[in-house]
Amino acid sequence: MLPMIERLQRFSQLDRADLDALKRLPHRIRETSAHEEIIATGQKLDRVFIVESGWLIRSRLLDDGRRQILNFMLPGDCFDLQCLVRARADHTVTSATLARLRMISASEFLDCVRDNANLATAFWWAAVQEESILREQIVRLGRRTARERIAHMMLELIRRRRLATAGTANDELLKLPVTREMIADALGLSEVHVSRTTSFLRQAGLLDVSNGTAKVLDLKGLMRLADFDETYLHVDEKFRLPGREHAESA
Amino acid sequence: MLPMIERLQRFSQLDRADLDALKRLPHRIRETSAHEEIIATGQKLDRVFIVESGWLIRSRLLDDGRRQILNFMLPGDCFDLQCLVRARADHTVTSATLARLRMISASEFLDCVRDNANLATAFWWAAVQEESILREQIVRLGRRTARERIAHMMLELIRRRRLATAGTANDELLKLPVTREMIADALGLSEVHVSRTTSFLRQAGLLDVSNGTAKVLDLKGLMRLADFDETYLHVDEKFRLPGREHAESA
DNA sequence: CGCGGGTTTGAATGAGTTCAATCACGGTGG
DNA sequence: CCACCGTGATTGAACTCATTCAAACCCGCG
Repeated sequence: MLPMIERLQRFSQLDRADLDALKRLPHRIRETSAHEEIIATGQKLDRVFIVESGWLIRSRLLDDGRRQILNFMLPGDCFDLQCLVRARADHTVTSATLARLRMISASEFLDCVRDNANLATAFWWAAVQEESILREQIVRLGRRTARERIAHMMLELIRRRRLATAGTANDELLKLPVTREMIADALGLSEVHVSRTTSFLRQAGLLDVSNGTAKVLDLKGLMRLADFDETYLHVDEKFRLPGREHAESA
Repeated sequence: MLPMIERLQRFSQLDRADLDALKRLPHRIRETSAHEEIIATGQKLDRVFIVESGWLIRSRLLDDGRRQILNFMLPGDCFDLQCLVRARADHTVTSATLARLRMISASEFLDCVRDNANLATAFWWAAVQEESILREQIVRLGRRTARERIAHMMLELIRRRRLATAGTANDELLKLPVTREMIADALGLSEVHVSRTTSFLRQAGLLDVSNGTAKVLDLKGLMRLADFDETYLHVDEKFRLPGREHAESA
């Protein structure tokens, strides 16, 4: 629960009562081992998940075995707000590591945010950010080279982690509990080429991805290579619901 | 307005009163010519847009001129519900053609859906579908070949149009008011390769993209090539808000 | 008739894939 | 303590899909 609260608080004004309401929400905890299926394609969604620890991956499988990882879900992330209209899952969610998940029933979650505008705003923000991350993933895949993709994704992951850890984490070093194959499936590359590209980045003195970690060697250089611009993460924005007054301009 | 209503009604139970509430919402109409910028990067979002006619594109521009089109917005689509938390745009929206847009202020829109669960559900559904389309775009870019990408996107566009036209449109023929360059920027390809690939598809007797239209020559073959599975469009689902009863299974 | 936007074609190049072999590392069992 | 195994990472060589650059083409329009 803590990483989620950390994250939400950074963007919305949540007071003691809001946090209590959130913590008191009836829920169940699920502890998974690595590589467990959490949500299967076609399944009807009826609960919200909050990642308390561990990494999850959201992916789509093509019939001939090709796989595309849509995004990684880190501690503090929540999904799927789609359950609020009882949609069916069109993709799979799997644990990448041991993970601890908090599950809240859709109806109880809905009742809660209906009564609490601050929480509603906070979760809406989380959804806005998640969608934004998907869009950036599109840009990465469509218009960036392998080097840029890897550099860009690592910077995103580091930045996202910071949001959920109150800035206590070391921004130079990211625990990266995923195989080359997962990186490849996330970035639309082959395992082999991920290997070649990471070793290029290491030799270039920019980034060292090895032993389950990513170590930033040259932040400026890496950001330049990746053309990294974090505005899509909406980190500097304070969200609020619109007031009654009208918009300022056409 | 009509395409939007057509689309919403297909997925949610909207009665006369709901439709009236929607139609009566204060709004302004904007008529654009082709290639106008509707929303600029960094702009604060304070209104919901509904496409009444014409096509729009949502895109991100990299600093060296590369462009990625995130998706196409067709008549009946609505965006950006992100305005409900006053987020800033992290991308650009441009008209691809003459277009007619209905704009509703965020606060009035919010008041309306707060009071009307049916409309709230309907728009939530639209958001779920839009996000799903983004995810499919990720799969296309990450794990499909050029041929598959083009075939897949055309099938999606045809299917989406059907949702907004009460099935009166001809599913074999799609008006495609976009240049090769836009197709290329949407699919992460070069203009040249789009040209080569469409001419391959034409010679293969599958799909004829020319003169601003896409004509399906062999639907089955095209769907096989594209590995097209429309469940991600959620067309067969009836959405509703969750009741108070609990979920059926763990 | 010539101009311009968009499209197509050709040839050379390049980024990334594929397949297969090798390596590194951490068990596990003898 | 070491041989054996399995998983994941790396390397090399051949290949392929897509890009780049440049030229030609098409067609509607002034």
